[in-house]
This record gives sequence, C-alpha cells and structure tokens, in this order.
Amino acid sequence: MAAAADDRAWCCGHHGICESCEVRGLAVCRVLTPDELRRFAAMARHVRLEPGAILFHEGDPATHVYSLTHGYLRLCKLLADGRRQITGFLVPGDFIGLAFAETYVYSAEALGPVHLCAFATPSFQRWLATTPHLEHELLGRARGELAAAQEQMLLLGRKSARERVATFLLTFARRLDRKAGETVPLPMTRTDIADYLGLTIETVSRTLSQLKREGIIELVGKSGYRIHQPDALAKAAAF
Amino acid sequence: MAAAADDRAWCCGHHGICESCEVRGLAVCRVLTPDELRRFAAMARHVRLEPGAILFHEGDPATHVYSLTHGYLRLCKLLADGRRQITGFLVPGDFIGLAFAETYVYSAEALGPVHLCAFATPSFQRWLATTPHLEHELLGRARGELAAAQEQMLLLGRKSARERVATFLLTFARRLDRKAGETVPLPMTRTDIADYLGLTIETVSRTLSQLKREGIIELVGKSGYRIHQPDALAKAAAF
DNA sequence: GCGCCACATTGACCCAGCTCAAACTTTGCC
DNA sequence: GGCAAAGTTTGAGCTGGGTCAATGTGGCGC
Repeated sequence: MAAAADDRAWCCGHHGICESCEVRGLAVCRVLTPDELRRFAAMARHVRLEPGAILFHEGDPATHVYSLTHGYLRLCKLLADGRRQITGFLVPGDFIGLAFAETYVYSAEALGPVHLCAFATPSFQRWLATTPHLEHELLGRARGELAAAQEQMLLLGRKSARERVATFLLTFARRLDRKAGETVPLPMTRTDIADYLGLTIETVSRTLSQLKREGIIELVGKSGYRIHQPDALAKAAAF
Repeated sequence: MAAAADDRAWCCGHHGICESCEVRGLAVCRVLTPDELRRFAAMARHVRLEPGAILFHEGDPATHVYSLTHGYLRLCKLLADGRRQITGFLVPGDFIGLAFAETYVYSAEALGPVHLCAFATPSFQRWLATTPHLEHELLGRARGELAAAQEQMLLLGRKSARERVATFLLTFARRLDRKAGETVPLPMTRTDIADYLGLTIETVSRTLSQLKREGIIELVGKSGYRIHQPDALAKAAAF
C-alpha cells in the first residue's frame, strides 16, 4: 500500500479524537457504544493522502480496510490495454472494505486531499467477530452498495449518453444531500466522469454543454454545477 | 408476490427435508448447526415455479427472501420504455435477499422449473439478529456479489461485444464448475444474454457464430456449449 | 411424423458515440 | 502578472454495434 508504507502519510494527533470527527454519525462507527468506540479508535491509524495519491492497487493483498473521513476517492478497474472503468466515487462517511477479502478488487485513488481511518484487516476481522451490531451495519451498507451497483449496470448496459450524464448529476447531488439550485462540487475530472459512465471525455463535455444550453443545469467553474430544472433533468435521466 | 399468493405454488412434503436437499453444503444454511437447521427449516416455505413464472416484481414490498435450491433465475431491471437490463443469473445455492431491504430492486423470473425455500422477511430478520454466524455468511456472500458487480461494470462500460460474450461464456462455465470440453448448460435465451451483456440479440448471435467458426467454442443445440480453446477464449475476454 | 411457432441466424444499411484534431480556459508556479 | 501545462470544449469524419428485414431451425403437440 503506497501511502501506508510512507510514515509521513500517517496523521498525528488532531484527527485522532472520534468525538470531533467530521463524519461522526455518518461513518460505520456510529453504531458503536462510547466504550467500543474508544477501543475501536485505539485500533485505527489515521491516514492523509495528497491529491492523486493511490491508497491501494487492484490485485494487491488487502492489508487494510478504511473509513473515509474527508475528501473523495475514485475506485478504478483497469484492462491490460489501459481501458479504465471507475466503479464508484466515495464520499465522506463511506466504508472501504465491503467488496474484497484477500486482494483488492479495484484501485482507490484520492481526488483531492483525503483523510481516512485505516484498520489492519486481521484485527478488524477479529473485532468484527465480537461485535455483531457492527457486522449488521456492514451488511446494511453492502445492501445499499449492491442496489447501487444494479442501478449502475442498468445505466451502463441500457442508457444513452444523455441519460447517463443526467443520471450522474442527479445521483451525485442526492448523495451529497444538495437540493435543487445549490452548488454541487464536482471533485473529479471529465475523464473520471467518462470512465465512470462508460463514455469518452468528449461525449461527457458535449452532453454537459447541451444540458447547460437548455438551461437545465448551470456549470460553476469546471468543478461544480447547479441543477436549475430538477424535473427536466429527471426526465432526461429516464428514471 | 405472484407465486406465493397461489397455494399451489407451495411444495408439499418431499423437498421439506434439508438433509436430502440438492444444495446442502452450497446454500446459506450450510453454516447452521443441526439444531439451528431444524428450527430454520420450520420457518421455510417451499416454492416451485413454472418456467417463465415471476417470483417478484421490481418495486414491490420485499415480503420474502429466498434460497434457490433448483433451477435458474434471471434478475431484471426495466426502464419505462421497456429497455431491460438483466443484472444477474442465479444458480442453485444462491441466496436472494442481499441487495434489497423494503422493496425489491429487481424482478426475479424463472428460466425453467425452479424450487426455492422462502422465508418471510420479518421472521428471517429476527432469526438473523440471533444468529451472528449466519449474518457473517451473508456478509461474505454480499462481498462476492459486490466484487462480481464491479467486474460486470467493467464489462458493460469498457469491453467490446466479442469481449463481453467471451467473458460471459468463461464466467458462466466457471460458476457451474464446468471444465474445458464439458458441456455447459445455457438455460437462458439469446435475448436474456443480450440484456445481460448490454447488447442486442443479433450481436450476441453473430459473436457466438464467429467464436464457433474459429473453433474456440462449440454450440450444443441452442441451450448448451463447450469450450474447446479456453486460452483463446480467455484472450478474447480481455481478462 | 408433420406442421407450427418461438427462437435463432444472417444480411444490408444506419447512426450514436468514438476518434482525431485544433482551439480555448483555467490553474498553479515563478 | 505572465506563461506553461493540464484539462476542457468544439468540430469533422468514421465505425462498431444497432436496426430492420428475411430466412433458418429445433421442439412440441396432435
């Protein structure tokens, strides 16, 4: 694991107090009792990533699971010739470790500055075996991710380029709990969006321009947008 | 739920003995102790489906979870205009109930004659809360399904038609534990395969014909195939 | 064992989205 | 604040896989 191997990647101190955590009540640890949380925190190592840093590579032995406390990650799968599919974007509060056991099934890369709590797989597993309500929480999250994966398969298998982009804009805004008219951050590049939607960067760009021209959305710089006509966007998304 | 509402759909008797179950050691109940299994069996209702029968519809309240003991199911998502994405095929031993909570997120339809064990959601949830090793088993299965879903996203987002068909043939054979040269059943139609791979029926047919012409596979009637050149097929699949 | 019907195959043509290319815009660094 | 460098937009033409159409075929009921 690139970042964990580097001591400077470990955060020392001021993020070590769960009570003041940015994602308290959002992350998996929300189900722990104060006593459990204390012991849980003792097990965690705090990690920071620079923008673009790689947390782990697809195929590497899965030494850690993580809880994302700040920033955004992309999860990537690669084919031998370089074609890339992004299988998901992670937002603060998300848990990383539901989809793999022995080896990572995707790479995880920071979209900007990132903070995480890292747990060594063996001790996490041991802890999990004695904490059924945490396992229950993880199963609930796995359920949600599986349902989202089914939705993404529908998008990738059957939706047009316009429908894909519209679906993405709506879903991402909802994920970050932004209402219509509010600015939604877009921490990923057009290339990332393209690799997430199974399109090319040119098609994503053209489609965004089209939705803007129609007054359905507004682009805020290159890394943000506002939804002006949620109904029109939902119609374009073919939900 | 169409089938459960019909009394004749319930199987009476000779499949009610878990000890003689076709998928003993394959289904989720493999982790139960003999005593637990007895109480578990008392909770189960046995269901049979005719070919083509619908077990449940996308969007309906999720009244039951199931364990598939015989036959094959397809899981379908539909868009308003009729476009269909099959998000998975289920084989004996598979559990149905990992991806949804309140409402079904896909429809489940029988590809041929099907037998299942059905569990009412509330009593299953209650039982689950007192059986942590079953929850552990379910989390493990969810892990596997999530990893498979990521793989399918890569296929749908980035693979060519030939790569998709080759991947499907290899993966399905492996799933049924068939070695090269052995006949693999193909219980689904070309339309089902197309809707699973995000292609049209014509493209699936053309691609199968091409792989046959190249001597990589052999088609056994319309509902089976044999892999003659596993290496060539793996190469075509772009793994 | 014949005929029907659903499913599958094959062919000809077309178009949504890809590729290639060039211009534009933002961001960060000296 | 000026200038690269990286990322984005826009345009022009191409192509893989879709659409539409016709023919082939296996399985089942009578």
